[in-house]
Amino acid sequence: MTTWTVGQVADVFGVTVRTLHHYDEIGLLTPSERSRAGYRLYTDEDLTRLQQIVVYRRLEMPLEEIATLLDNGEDAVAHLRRQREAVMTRLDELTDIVVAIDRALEREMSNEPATPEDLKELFGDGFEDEYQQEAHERWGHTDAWKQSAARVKRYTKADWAEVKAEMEAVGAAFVAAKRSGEPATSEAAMDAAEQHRRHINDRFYDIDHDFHRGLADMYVADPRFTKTYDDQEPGLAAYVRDAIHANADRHAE
Amino acid sequence: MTTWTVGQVADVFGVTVRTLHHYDEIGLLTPSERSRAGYRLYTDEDLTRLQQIVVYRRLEMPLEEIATLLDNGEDAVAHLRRQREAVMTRLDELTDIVVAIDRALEREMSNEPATPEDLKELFGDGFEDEYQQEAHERWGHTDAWKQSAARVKRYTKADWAEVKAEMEAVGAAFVAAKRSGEPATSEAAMDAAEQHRRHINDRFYDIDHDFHRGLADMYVADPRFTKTYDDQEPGLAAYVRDAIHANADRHAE
DNA sequence: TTCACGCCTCACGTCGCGTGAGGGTCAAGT
DNA sequence: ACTTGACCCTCACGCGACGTGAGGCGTGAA
Repeated sequence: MTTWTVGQVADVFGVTVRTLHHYDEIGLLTPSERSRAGYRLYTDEDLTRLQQIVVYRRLEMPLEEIATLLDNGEDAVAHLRRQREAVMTRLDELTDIVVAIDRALEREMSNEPATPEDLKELFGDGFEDEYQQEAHERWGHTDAWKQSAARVKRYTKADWAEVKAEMEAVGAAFVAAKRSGEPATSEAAMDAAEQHRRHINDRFYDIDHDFHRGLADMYVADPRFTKTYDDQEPGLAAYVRDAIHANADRHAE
Repeated sequence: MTTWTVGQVADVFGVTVRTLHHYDEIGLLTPSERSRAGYRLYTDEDLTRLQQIVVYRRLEMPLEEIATLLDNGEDAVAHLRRQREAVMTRLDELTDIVVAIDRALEREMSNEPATPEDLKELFGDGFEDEYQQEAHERWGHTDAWKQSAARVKRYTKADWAEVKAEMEAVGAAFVAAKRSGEPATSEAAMDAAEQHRRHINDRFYDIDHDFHRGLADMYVADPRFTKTYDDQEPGLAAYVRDAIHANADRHAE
């Protein structure tokens, strides 16, 4: 018995019969013989080829590529190199994913607050740098600061992601209003301002419209604040300030 | 403007519009609103959900599983654990694959010799340390050394791996013979000795039975050699020496 | 002869979208 | 007011590597 049937081959190589049928269909591995009854009969040579195929398949190589590789084995080295590259990239991705899962697990299991590293990852560097300290010195004694600090330190990474999304949404709202030519006193701009106020109110500290005015004025006074806004859209900081004042006016009535 | 259209969402989250359509089709992420014209409008909440989806997708989690996970978020931990398991298994597979590729590559272009780092990796540290230098001073002038050096410097990493395997096989043969109570003059022990001689002959330098005797005596004379053998099995070094002599006697007849 | 099991050939289903086709919508410019 | 061009919509088929029956023939042992 020097040939094998599909079932035998499948068992030995850990593939399914259907897979062998498929390889036959697409011409990747056509058994050298058939019995009178039409049974596929695989020879030693066929098995050697299948062996190769199985190995390459484990590399997630598409069947078509395997075919070309096996049929003109000349540039096997090039193929292998590319495959190695691909697998290594995939490996890196997977390790990243494991790290991500671990973080998710930790947070899931113990509502652990986000670490400074997490924040850096979300907001980029410079988030918790000198400015944070300066802000602490300037505002640390206020109730708003204390309230904000108390809330913020319980925020998980997921919470921060939401915060970030909200911040970006607000920013986008201002940009959209301004770009569409609406004045700072327009509905759209005032709505964005109100969104901004609510964001701070919900996420950081109680803020009424008057306090919001103060914040707005500070935004244009401090060049670092101005920059974050104006980098998105020139003149945005002033626009935001005006919108906030308009919004406060609207709510004062 | 507190909602977004497909294109905007797609840009921000790095997915395609078609993907969003698909998620809508299968009910994984149905936008909360539609414009009069039928445009999909995504709210903040929708985006938060999409955020989650994107993360889970990177873990290669099937969309259906993501859906159940997001919809009854209670056993997210279990899901995460299973995913972790899956990813780790895949990781192991991939590292195996990289090893396989490397071997294939080396065999494919079997000309590049192994680097010292390769050797360290195979044989551990101390392989190319002081002893190597001492050996060079003691034996460097001999023909055997020169022949060995000439051969060895062309060995590829794959070659070295084979060499190591052969060395371990020989060692195992000696250990097996000794443990089963066979004397050093037994067939089994002598066969192991002959295996040892052939290994050196094939891999390093021409070695006849007389030279082999000398080597055997050196093994027990030099405590560093003795150690490598006796660490495997007490008294092995002496046993090996006796077996080698017995084997040489056998071939002298 | 019967039985269980293995083999065959269609042929449709799956998953996560890609890729048009054919047509409406919307803000901007002429 | 009209046209452009960039969006958006809904079908609906395609892909890659098989899974999963359905319906039927082959084969070796009881």
